[in-house]
Amino acid sequence: MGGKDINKSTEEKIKAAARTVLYKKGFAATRTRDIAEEAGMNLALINYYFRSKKKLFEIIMSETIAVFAGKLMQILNDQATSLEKKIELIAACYIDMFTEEPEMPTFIVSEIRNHPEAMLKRIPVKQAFSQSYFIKQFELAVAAGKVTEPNPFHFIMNLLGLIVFPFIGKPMLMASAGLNKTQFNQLMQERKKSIPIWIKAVIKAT
Amino acid sequence: MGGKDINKSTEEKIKAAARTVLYKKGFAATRTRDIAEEAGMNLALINYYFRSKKKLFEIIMSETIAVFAGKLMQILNDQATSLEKKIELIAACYIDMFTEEPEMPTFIVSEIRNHPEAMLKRIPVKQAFSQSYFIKQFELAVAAGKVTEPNPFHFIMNLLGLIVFPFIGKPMLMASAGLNKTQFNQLMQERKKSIPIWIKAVIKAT
DNA sequence: CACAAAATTAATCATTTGTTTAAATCAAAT
DNA sequence: ATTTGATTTAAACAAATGATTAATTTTGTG
Repeated sequence: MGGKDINKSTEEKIKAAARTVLYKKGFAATRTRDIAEEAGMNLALINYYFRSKKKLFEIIMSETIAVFAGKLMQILNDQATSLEKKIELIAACYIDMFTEEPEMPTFIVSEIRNHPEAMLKRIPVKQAFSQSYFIKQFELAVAAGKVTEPNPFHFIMNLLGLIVFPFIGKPMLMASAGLNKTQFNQLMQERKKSIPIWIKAVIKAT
Repeated sequence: MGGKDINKSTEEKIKAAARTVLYKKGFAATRTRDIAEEAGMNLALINYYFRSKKKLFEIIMSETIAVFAGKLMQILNDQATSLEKKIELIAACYIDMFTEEPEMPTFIVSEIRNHPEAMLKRIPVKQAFSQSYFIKQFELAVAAGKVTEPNPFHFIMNLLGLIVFPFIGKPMLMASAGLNKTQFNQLMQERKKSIPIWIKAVIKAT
């Protein structure tokens, strides 16, 4: 039998190439030939290993959402960390993640727009969030008068907005600020420390 | 000669249909037949009035960026309003804009990703922002010790992040929070008042 | 009305694109 | 070395898609 272990190599190469191209251009704008070229492999191998463009996309998407949402849920559900520590962990974790994979946030947002039902059923977002340990902590903090805005969704929108938006608006922001990539990443590193401070100020604002 | 004034009607109908479909699906996923169907008109009329799919897209995109960035620049350059008033105006203006056109932010972000050079040269973002009256006001406030973070780009990223992100992450946020459209819009209305308060707290945070 | 220009339509074209096929190549086992 | 099955390749196919064409209808004008 053929190299069933060596396959891994080309199968993984195609997946890596697909991730690169899909992250940059999205599903609709990506041609199977783009992926083959990026991988340096024959076009037919995509269908040989993954049956169809759509199937390959769904694998990439599932893994991406799993990484993105999984890490968030893991931090939100950690019973050993305070609310304040969670803010710091989330900021650091996601700024590092998106600095390494800058196209990931826009990819997620764009593709969820184009296939909302299909994408969202991939993760049981609802119960995962509303039943998280974070929610309990947040409600306790509200009851103790340590948090002025009682709606946890405002909190999560604020935190994610401060973290994610700069990566999503990166091209516009870099152009208007006249920044290069290094300067942009420098700003993001600053935000790792600033966002927890800012969010704590927001939490106590009246 | 034919109804040169009546044309307006069908030409505008096509543009409106194109805007609807393009906002929802993006350039690459939109078929000219989708636009024709949405407009209830013959497919060939798209090329008759707009030469090509790309030309039609560019018109929609230009108008969209003009509205989006134009309004921002107008507020930032108003010499009659204080820094604090500008925050309130921007929050109110954009939350209303995106409540009416919920697909606009994701459309802008997605398409700038796919054609960064072409889109960004459409507006002279750089000088417009760095030479704005807002920058002067901001530097004055920093000098007067009223603002702790001296980099105005952090300020604008924070403000836009708080305003825009919920609309971009809407599908995920609605799913995780278990919200319907009305409840989501209600949250956005709350943010119109809260964001200025939050931003002022951020500005003074140490 | 009659005519000309403009607008609209149905049909068709040429290209792109996802997928398949059949042959060729490769790797391991006997 | 031969055989067998997996892998890879070049070629081709069928459907989708942006665009065009030629004919038809509509509209405004003298």
